[in-house]
Amino acid sequence: MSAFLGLYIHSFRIHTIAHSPITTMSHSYTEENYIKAIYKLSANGTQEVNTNAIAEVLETKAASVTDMLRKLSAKDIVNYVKYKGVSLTEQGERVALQIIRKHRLWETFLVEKLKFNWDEVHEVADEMEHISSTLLTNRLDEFLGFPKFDPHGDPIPSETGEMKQIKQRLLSDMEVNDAGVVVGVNDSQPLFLQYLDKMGIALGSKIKIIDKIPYDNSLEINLEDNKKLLISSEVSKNIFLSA
Amino acid sequence: MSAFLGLYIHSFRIHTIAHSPITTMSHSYTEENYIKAIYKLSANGTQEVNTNAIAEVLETKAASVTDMLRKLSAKDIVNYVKYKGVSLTEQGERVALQIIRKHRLWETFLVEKLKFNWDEVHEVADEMEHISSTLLTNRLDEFLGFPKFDPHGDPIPSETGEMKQIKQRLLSDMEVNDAGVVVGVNDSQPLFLQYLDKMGIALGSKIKIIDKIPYDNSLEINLEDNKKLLISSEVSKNIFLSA
DNA sequence: CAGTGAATTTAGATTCACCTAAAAATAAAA
DNA sequence: TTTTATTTTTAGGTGAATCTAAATTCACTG
Repeated sequence: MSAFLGLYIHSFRIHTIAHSPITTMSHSYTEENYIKAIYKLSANGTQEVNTNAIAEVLETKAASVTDMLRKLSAKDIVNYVKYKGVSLTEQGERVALQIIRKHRLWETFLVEKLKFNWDEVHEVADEMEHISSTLLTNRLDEFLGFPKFDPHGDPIPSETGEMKQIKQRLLSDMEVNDAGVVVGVNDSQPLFLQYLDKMGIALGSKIKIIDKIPYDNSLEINLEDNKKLLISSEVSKNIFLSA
Repeated sequence: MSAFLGLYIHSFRIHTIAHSPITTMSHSYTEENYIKAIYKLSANGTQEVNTNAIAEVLETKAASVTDMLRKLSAKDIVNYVKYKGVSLTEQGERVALQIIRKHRLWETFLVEKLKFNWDEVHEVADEMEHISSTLLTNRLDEFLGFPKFDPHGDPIPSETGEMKQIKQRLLSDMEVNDAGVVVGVNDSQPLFLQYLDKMGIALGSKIKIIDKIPYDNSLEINLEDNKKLLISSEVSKNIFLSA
């Protein structure tokens, strides 16, 4: 209100600067899930995200997605052009990063403090990520010692949305005699993580590629204790090693 | 199942035994809030809870409450007779105790681990109490060392719904020269708790009644360091001392 | 015990997130 | 470039939780 005054008193001009709105709008549980889904789908591949893809990950129908995209568009969370797909706006991306921050901090809490296994945390964190208090989020972050990566090796966004990005490459992209340390997984489904547990592969495991079978692209690898393992192509596409 | 076989096998009768359902039905966020509200309202005063009271604590309208009571009645969570009020069924009480268990464990976590003040935890815990995982709840309980009381002195129900009940009486019911230790508060509103903070009254504080002013029932008390305080009747009705 | 006032319930709408089925737009193939 | 297939959107409707306004029941008081 009073900010406009200055506009007309030319020597006492007060400049109203356009800034990101302080009114951090809150979003419904459902909206947050859509925002997260769109973020994740646009993370790999920078193009627009299409309706069916969102419907699939959220286990809903395309028509429902269209409804929500209209709504999120009106709230300036997504850039939405009919039939052309969506992308997050800057504001939308900020919101997404906060949700992911909470998700990954809670996952870290569950594993580090409550002794959950890394395959047990995803579902629970999917609920916890919607707890709204930012004081809580920041205190949790502090309590955990400001971790930079979650139990699956995924980076945890800071309060301002920044993430440590580490150089990593897929095990499937490596050559014979290459070696590295497991720093992340590309799939957090319980069945995959349980398989890794059984094989003795965890974050921090040292791996060396012994042989590559051209027929099916499976790999023969060595773990630190010289344990030899055969890894299918499918599996090797979901393990990140330090570059 | 198989244990029952022998009982009826000789006549070939298969007897369906009514037992508490193993299918622990899940309840919506909203339903849980109603269940908690009814529990709290029936805790003080064992009579039936009336519609308007529920509407008031949930900040909703009586008509909405009626709708929900019908629904909860159909689910056998409440005993509801039109125009006569409600009470929780046994099953409803079990559900209520699990919600309260989660609420109080989270409050304890926030204060003990995340350095929240006791006046900051209620609202956050109101969100966290709806996280469904019982594994989480039990691991949290363990992590906190199986606490029996929350930061306001309220008892935390065990996994089976049992609570330690300690003998306590209201400060307002005590006489001159009586003394005791603060073991709980009857009101967890931030403003009240902040007032206690300012006065230096916390759980564990030793209090002795020095004088009682008949005119307004206010009290003159001594804290452990011989600090004298004047406490209004209103305030003294919300502080529990060990009996 | 009838009559009034308060509490409660019903009736009818609204909003959110979802659905199915049909129409429209886009993309791929002939 | 038509035709066909796929994707996406519209249209219309459902259930959950809410609301307002009107009707009903209860409880008290004269």
